[in-house]
Amino acid sequence: MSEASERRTNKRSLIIEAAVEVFAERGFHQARVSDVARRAGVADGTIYLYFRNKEDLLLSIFEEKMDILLASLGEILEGVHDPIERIRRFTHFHFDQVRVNRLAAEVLQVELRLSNKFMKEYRPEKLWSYLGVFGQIVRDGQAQGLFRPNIDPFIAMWSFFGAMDELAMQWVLSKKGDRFSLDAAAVQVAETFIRGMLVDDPAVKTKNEEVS
Amino acid sequence: MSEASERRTNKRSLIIEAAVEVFAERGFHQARVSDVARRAGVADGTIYLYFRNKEDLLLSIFEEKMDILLASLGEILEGVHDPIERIRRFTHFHFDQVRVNRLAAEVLQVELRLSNKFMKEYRPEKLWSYLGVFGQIVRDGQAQGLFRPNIDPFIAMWSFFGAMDELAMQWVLSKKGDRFSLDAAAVQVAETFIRGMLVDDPAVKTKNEEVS
Amino acid sequence: MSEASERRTNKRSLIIEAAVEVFAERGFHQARVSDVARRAGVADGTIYLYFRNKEDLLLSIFEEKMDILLASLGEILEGVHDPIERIRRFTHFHFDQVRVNRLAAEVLQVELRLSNKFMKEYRPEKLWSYLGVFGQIVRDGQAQGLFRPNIDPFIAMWSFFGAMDELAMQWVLSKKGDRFSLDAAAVQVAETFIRGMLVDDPAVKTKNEEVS
Amino acid sequence: MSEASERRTNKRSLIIEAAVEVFAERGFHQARVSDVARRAGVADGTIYLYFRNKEDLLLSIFEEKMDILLASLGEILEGVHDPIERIRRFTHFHFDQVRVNRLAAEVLQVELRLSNKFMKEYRPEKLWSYLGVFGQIVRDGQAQGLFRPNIDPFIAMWSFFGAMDELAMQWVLSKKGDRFSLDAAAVQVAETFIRGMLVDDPAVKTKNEEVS
DNA sequence: GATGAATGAGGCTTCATTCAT
DNA sequence: TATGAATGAAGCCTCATTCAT
Repeated sequence: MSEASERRTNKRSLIIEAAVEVFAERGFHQARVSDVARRAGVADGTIYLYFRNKEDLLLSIFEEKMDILLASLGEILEGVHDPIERIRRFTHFHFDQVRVNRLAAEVLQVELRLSNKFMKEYRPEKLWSYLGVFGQIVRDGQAQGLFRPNIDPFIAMWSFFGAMDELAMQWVLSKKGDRFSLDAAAVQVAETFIRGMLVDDPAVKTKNEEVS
Repeated sequence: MSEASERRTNKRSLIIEAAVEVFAERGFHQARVSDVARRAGVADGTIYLYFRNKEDLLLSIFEEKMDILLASLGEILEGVHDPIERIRRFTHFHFDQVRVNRLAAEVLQVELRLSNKFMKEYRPEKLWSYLGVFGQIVRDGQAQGLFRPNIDPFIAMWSFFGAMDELAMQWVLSKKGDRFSLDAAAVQVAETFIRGMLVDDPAVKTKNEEVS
Repeated sequence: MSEASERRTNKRSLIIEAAVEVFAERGFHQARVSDVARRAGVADGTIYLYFRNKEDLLLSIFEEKMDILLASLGEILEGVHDPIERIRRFTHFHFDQVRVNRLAAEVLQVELRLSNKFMKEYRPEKLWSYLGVFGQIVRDGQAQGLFRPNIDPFIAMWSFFGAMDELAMQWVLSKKGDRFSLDAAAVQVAETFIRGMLVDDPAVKTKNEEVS
Repeated sequence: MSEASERRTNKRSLIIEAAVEVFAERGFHQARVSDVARRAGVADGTIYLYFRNKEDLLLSIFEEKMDILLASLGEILEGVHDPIERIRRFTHFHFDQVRVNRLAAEVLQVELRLSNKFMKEYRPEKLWSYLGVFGQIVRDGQAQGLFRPNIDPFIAMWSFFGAMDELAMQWVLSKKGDRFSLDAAAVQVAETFIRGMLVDDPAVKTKNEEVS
C-alpha cells in the first residue's frame, strides 16, 4: 500500500471509528457531524472527502463492519462440515462479536435502524450474504436428512437472525448486560433452532453437547 | 351516537389513524406534523390538544394498538391450557394482526424503532406484558415437564419475539409480501420454538399437527 | 379584502420592502435572510411562508415592481397616440421611476443580475410586456409612415431598453448621480431613438420639441 | 518554442481558456474552482499560482479579452476618419467579436455582472478605454458639425454600449441566435445612433449606405 | 375546543483557499 | 513550480411547537 493511499485509508478509518463512538454515545440523530470530526481529529469538511453525507457515514459503518464480520465468519466455519456444529459456531460467533465490538453493535443494532434509508431504501446485501450462510446450512442439513424438509430456509434464516438480533438489542439496551449473558443466549438460540429444525427421528441427536 | 359517528367526531382517533397512515408512508422522521393534521382534517395546533408532541403521538399509536393486541390475545388464549397449543395460537394471532393491520404493523415494526426515546428511554411496558404471556407459557410448560428446564424464559421470550418481528418486518418491507406467506411463517416459527424447547423424551410429541 | 388576507398581504409587502432595502445596501449575495427578517420585523421562518427561498424573494421583487411599473406605464401613455410622443413619455417615465424608486432600481439593475436563475432560466415575461409596449409603438410608427420600415421592432426594443438600462446602471453605480442627470439622459435617449428611426423625409419632424 | 507549444506550457492561458468555458457553462457562482482546474488539466492549487482568487480569475478574463478587443478595435478603425464610418465599423466589429468569441462573450456579458466586486468596486478601465473611443468619435463628429452639439458624449457612449450589450445578451441567451442576426443588429444600431445624433441639416447624409 | 400564522433554534454541507510535500 | 488533501467559516432553511384569536 502506497503512503498516500495508506494515509487515505487511515483517515477514513479514523472517521469511521470516531463515528462509531459518537453515534453510540449520543445516537445518530443527536450526534453532530462536528462531534465526529472533533473526535476523529479532523476538520468538519474532511468527513465529506470520504463520505457523501452523514447518513452515508452511518451506512459505511455497516458496510465496513459487515465486511469484517463476513470474513471472520468464513474463518470460523472453515473446515466445519456438520450443519449442527456450523449453526452452533455461527451463533456463538455472532454473540461474541456483539460483546467484543459493543459500540459497533450498538450503532448497528440501534442507530442504523433510525435511518429511513437503511430500513426502506438501502439493500443490505452484506447482511443477506451473512444470513445466506445460515440459509445454506439449513439446505445442507435438509439434504443430509438432518432437518425437516418442510422447513423454509428463507423463513428459518430471518427468524434465526431476528432472534439473535433482538437478544443483542436487549443486551445492548440493558447497558450493564445484567439480564442474561450472551453465552447463555448463544447456547439457547443455537439449541432451540437446531432442535426446532431436526427431523423427528431421535437417532440423529448423537452429538448434542447441551446439558439437558 | 353511533359508533361510526362517534369516531367521526373523536378527533383523537382521527389523528391516530391519520398518523398511522402518514408515518407508514413517509416514516416517522420524514413525516411532518402538518401532514398528519391535513390527513386528519384538523389544524396543526389541534394535534397538540390531544398529544404532548410528535413523539407522544407515535408512542400513543403504540399504546393504543398494544391495548387492542393485549385484549385480543387474551381472548384468543382463553380456555386454552396446553402450552404447546397456546404457543401455536399466539404465533398465528401475531401474524394475523400483521396482515389485518398492515399499516399499523408497519408503523410498529419500522417506525417505532426510529424513536430514540423509545429505544433508549421509553419503557414499552405493554410490549412486556404481551411477551410476558409467552414467558409464562414457557414457565408453565417447564412446570408440566414439557419444556426443558434449562430454557431461560426471558431469552426464549425475546428470541421468539425477535423471530416474529423480523419476519413481519421482511414481510412488510417486501411490499407485496411475495417472498413467503405469513401463515407459513406462523407455522414454522411455532413448530420450531415448540420443538426447540421440548424435553428430549419423544413421548410428549403426540399432538404435533404439523405435516412433517 | 378580508382581515386575514390583508394581514397576509401586509406581511408579504413588509418583507418585500425590507428585502429591497437590505439587498440594495449589502447586495443580494452578501445579504443574509436573517437581515431581511430583522428589517421586516418578522422571524426568519416567516419569510419562508411567503417565499420559497432567498432567490424567490429576489424574483418576487422583480415581479412586484414590474406589476406596478406596467400599470403606471399604461396610465402615462393613456390618451397619447402619437408614437413620437409615446416614446418620449415612455423614456421619461422609465428614468423617473429609477429616480423615485432608487433602491428598487438598484436591486433590479444590479442585484437581479447576480441571479443565475434570472439571467439563464427565468423568463422575465413582465419585462417582455413592458418592452412590448415600445415594440408596438415602433410598429405603429411604421404603419403611420413615421419610422423606417426596415427597422426591426425586436432589435429596436432591446437596444432601447439596453440604452436606458445601462444609463440607469451607471447612474445607480455612481452613488451620487453626479455624472449626468436622469432628465438629460431621458431627453437624449428619446431624441436619439426617435430621430434614429424616423424616415428620411424631413417633413415629419414638425413636432420636435427638442431645443437643438 | 512554437506558439502552439508555448501555449501548451503556458498554464496561465490554459487556465484562462478553461475558465471561459466553465464560467460560460455553469455561471460564475455555480462554477467551482476545481471544475476550472480539471478542465485546464492542472491541480486546484496551481490556479492560485497565477490568480489571487476566483474573482481575480474572472477579472483577468475580462482584462485579457479587453486587451485583445482594444488592439483589434484600433486596427479596425485605423485610417478611417469619418465619424459616421467609424461608428459603423465600431458597431460591426463589436458584434463580430460577440459571434466569433461566443463563449468569451457570454462570460463577459452574463457572468462578469455576477461579480459584486466588478459591479460595485472594480473600475473597468479597459471598458472605459473601449467606450472612450466611441465618446471621442462623438466629440469629433460634433467638432465637424456632423452631430448635434447638445448630445452629451458620456450619455451617448453608455447608451450605445447598453444597446449593443443588451442585444448581445439577448443573442447569447437565445442559445440558437435565431431571433435576429448579429449583422442586422449591427446595421440597425449603427444607423439608429448615427441618424439619432446627426444635425437636422439633411445635407450631411450623403454616405448613408443603409438600404432604406 | 379549534385554528393556523408565526416563531426561531439549530446543523449539515459547500467550496474557496492553504500549505506541507 | 506543482500538487491535492485538508481546512473551516458561514448561512439557508425546516418544521415542531406556540398562542392570540
